[in-house]
Amino acid sequence: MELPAKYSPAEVEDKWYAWWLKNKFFHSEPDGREPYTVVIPPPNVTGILHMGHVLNNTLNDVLVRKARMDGKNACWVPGTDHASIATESKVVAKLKAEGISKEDITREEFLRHAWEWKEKHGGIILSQLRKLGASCDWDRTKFTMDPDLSEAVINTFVYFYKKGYIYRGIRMVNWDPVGLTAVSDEEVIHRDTVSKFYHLRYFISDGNGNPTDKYIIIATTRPETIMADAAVCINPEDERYHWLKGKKILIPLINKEIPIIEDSYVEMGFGTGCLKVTPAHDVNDYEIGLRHNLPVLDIIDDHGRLNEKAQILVGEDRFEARKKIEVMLQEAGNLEKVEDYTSPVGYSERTNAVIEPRLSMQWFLKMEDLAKEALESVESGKVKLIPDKYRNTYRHWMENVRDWCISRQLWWGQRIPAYYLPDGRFVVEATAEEALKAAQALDPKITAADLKQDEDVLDTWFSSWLWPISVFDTHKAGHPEAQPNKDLAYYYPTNDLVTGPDILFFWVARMIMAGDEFMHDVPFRNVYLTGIVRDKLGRKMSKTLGNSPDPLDLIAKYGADGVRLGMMLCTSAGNDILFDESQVEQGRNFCNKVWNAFRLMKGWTVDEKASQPEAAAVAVRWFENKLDMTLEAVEDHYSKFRISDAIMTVYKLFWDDFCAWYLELVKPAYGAGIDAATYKATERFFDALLKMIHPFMPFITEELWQNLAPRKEGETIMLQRMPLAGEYDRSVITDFDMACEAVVAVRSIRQQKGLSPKEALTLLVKGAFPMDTLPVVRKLANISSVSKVDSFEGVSGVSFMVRTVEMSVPLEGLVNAEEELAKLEAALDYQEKFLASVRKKLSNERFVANAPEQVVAVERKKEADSLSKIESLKAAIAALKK
RNA sequence: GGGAGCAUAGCUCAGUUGGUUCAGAGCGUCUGCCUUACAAGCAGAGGGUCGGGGGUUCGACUCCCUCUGCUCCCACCA
Repeated sequence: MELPAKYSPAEVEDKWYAWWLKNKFFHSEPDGREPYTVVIPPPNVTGILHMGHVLNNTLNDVLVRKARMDGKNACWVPGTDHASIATESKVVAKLKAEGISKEDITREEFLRHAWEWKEKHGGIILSQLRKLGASCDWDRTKFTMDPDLSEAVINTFVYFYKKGYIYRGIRMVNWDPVGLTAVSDEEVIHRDTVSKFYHLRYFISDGNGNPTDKYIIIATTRPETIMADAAVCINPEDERYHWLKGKKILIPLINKEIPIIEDSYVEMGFGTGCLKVTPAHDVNDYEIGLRHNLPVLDIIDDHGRLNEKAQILVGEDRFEARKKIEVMLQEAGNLEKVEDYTSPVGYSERTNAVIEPRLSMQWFLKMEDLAKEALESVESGKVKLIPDKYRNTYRHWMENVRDWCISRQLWWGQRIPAYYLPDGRFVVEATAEEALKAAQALDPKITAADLKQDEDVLDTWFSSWLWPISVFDTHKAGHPEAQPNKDLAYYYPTNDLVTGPDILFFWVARMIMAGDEFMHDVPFRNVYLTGIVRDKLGRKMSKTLGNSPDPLDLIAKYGADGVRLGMMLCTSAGNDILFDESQVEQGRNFCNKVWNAFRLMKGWTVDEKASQPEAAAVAVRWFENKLDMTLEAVEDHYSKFRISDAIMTVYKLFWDDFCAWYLELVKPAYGAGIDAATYKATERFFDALLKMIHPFMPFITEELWQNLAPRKEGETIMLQRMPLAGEYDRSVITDFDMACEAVVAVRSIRQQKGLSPKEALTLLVKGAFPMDTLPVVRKLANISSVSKVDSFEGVSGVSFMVRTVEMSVPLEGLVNAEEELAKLEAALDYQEKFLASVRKKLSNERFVANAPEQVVAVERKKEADSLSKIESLKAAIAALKK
């Protein structure tokens, strides 16, 4: 195989991905092995891959590939989410661009357009995931609106309805006037918003609907809703307003008479202490209205415009109306003053429209019992959140959860299976046929034509909460008593879920609820919550800022392996990651390093007659131990989901230990062959290293592994077992480290003295140096001879210490005695101070009495080492002074 | 308003029940090298009073209090 000096990922990556697919390596079927299951957080069906997906799916893929190499039956189920609001608004926009208005076409026509759109754009994001190397079982690809998954959603609705958990009613909901639908509490984002605080004069009525000259001042942020006022409310404790009792107040501009009511809800210290009560357009006011039996007058329509009930400004948008009514109030003498005011305003998560609290008929799911169980699942540790800090947030939400508004006034989604009889009664059944039967039980004369199905669809999350169940078994959701099918029985519960904390409640919590309800078990064991990918300035990546790189461009430029590694190097659970292209560059550079190490090794020719050089023997023995030690550390990182630590540990093992030390030590002289024993060992190490790197960089490792040795047809690194950590001898590693320190010291001396690496030097050793590692020093520091000495007296050289061993490089004529002396004296000074601090500790009786033995022993060792160093330094100084 | 979290090297972050010569890593920086795997590289070096203050302890980056600055989540004060 021809190997260029630079690795080019493009063809390699496409080649191996296609080959993996062809061989169905990602495909999983239940068998006797332990399963390892992951379901993808389904991206929006019309979505495009962004950096957040890269982070999430790379993490997922690392976990899946690792599990697969641990011998588990790994199954990663991919799929997409129909994302009702997001998709519907995209389709509406597309139709609008074509001159078609949603209002002018039928539901069926609209859905035809929507499906067309889905077919056209639906596969994009999944194909992008393939470029990233995601090892999903594509044969299992699901879509939340697949017919059978939709059926599961409907069955679930029917199940909860019959259980009494689903009810229909007129409630104050969060209305999105742009999306034209209700949204759940979780889909409302509150943001502090600068607005105005209008102080309005409401005049007292003379009893006949005419204003007197007395008035009170009411502060409001929404003057455009005054026409819907049903009362003015004061706190019963508020003495300032006792004179108002029994009086009537006139609404400005329309002179409508409304009563004064008292309710302790009103804060006396806030605003003017008078509250206008507008039950139709404010959640709190609605509650007050209920308590006081106030009429509800809804003056705002679906689009957020004033309707005819407002009497004035009819047809105006609510914000336009606000501006205009300010002028009208001013002219009418009702405007006392206007102040700037900052208050939290609710925005729609999807459309960013200001949410209009609005009364409407909606379907709700009771959450109390579901939340209780779901809380327990996390509190008991059956589901672990990583990082753990999210437990608090989770608990708080679960303890304060409100009923879930599950109906949406949209067409794209699962239509609510409620069927209305002409008299207004309704039945809930999974199919029209069953509904007809049920309806006929109520009224035998009913025909199919009489029944009208509810127009609304279900919240998207009402389908995605079934995901870990319904991707395997579409019957079980909605039928807790049913036997799970073979797949569900085998794969459920899934193992790990990787997702963002922003959907902890939308999705994660609700999946736990559905799992409890239908499986009597949690849907996953561990939830790894990623952070948000930001740019290097800490800003959220967004289209408008243009700070979000296209992952596919990055892959084209650096290779998928490079992109993956760049992401993994800087991710830690729960922390946002500040993404910078230089990290991907680092990933690419690592690929190149691996590539070149391979080139080096492949360039060697084995000399069967050659015996193993000492340095190589030391290196092999050391690396064997180092490898085992590192495997143990990496395994520990994986077990704690410290993915970036795991890859960094492997990265350093490869780059620093394997390349910088090991390969340099075993590298044969130019033109010479390598002995067979060393070559075999090197191959073995390379094999292990490739396997360790594979979960992070699947492509290049497959490419090199295939070329490392002859492979049988269909053999892949993907399915090799990850090497297991064996026993290792720590002293081998520390001895080698000392040799390395000596090498670094000599190299440093060369640098300081301007000596070429080619110029051989000699080395004097005084003290207990692990002599069997000396070949390392000789080879890598270019030392021609090493002598053990008892003293450096009479030697003109540069000395240094490795731990407690003193060493010197004789350098006749190059040594500045004064400099040397100063260096030694500084070292002595430091050492003496260090000794003093150690002795201070040791002479402290309370320390000796209270500290654990081990800690005291360490201090004694420090003392002894320090004494020995001081002795050496003093001797060296004395020798130098002679 | 309630809750959670963060502050350690120029940057991004580790530091796992308070105690290994513990103040670390990666990147960046500086110096010297095109050394026959790799300049996407090699070798070497510098860099932090662990946000400020106080306390507990024989001992604090680690525990407690407080101040400052930032972030996030939740929330119906018009």
